[in-house]
Amino acid sequence: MSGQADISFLQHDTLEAARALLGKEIITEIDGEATSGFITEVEAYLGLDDRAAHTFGGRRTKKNEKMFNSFGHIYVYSMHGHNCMNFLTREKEHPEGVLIRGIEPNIGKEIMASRRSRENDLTTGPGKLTKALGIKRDLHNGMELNNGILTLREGRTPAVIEATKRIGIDTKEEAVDFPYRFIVKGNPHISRFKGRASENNGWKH
DNA sequence: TGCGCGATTCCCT
DNA sequence: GGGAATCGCGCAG
Repeated sequence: MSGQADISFLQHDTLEAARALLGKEIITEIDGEATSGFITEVEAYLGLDDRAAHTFGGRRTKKNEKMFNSFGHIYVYSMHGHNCMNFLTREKEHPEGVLIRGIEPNIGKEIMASRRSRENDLTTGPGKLTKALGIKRDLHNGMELNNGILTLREGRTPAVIEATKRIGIDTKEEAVDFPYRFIVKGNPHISRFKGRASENNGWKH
């Protein structure tokens, strides 16, 4: 096992941070059970000027309160009964972050399958992967990365990164077309995957 | 206090 | 590809 990743890259540009997160390994240790996966799909949300972001225009409520924190913290919100997880970037006055939308399971697949009550499609969506990893809003919203519960490690390197429109924000006017979703091209562990997996699932080596 | 919705998921056709 | 399930929370009243 290698050590924790240096997460200072989250302090700077959010779009760059989103790309840099692809391939990193997220590890949770919850109830004494370790689970992990390599990040395959993310979306950047650029705060005050991004109509699709929960913090657009400086909007601040009980729901998004934990977005107003510095880089390296996590923001977990719930919708439709599912939990979704963001890694915060930059400093408090820029409430921006990266939504984790897909991971490729690595450690503890049987635990993830048990939490998900299914054998396949364990982590191919933002609500699925939090459930597989054991992340819950009431327990983990506002936590810091690398504090013992949620750890980020250097993982794998994408061969090709593809940028697309974000998913599920069709009512957000001009923001609909912003290319702020990034995926490991050819990796099947992403939401709405179509076609055939690439050689080595799109990773180098 | 209540109504309506969403950065979703699942199952069906 | 479409529709139902589902629930915390924002906002109107």
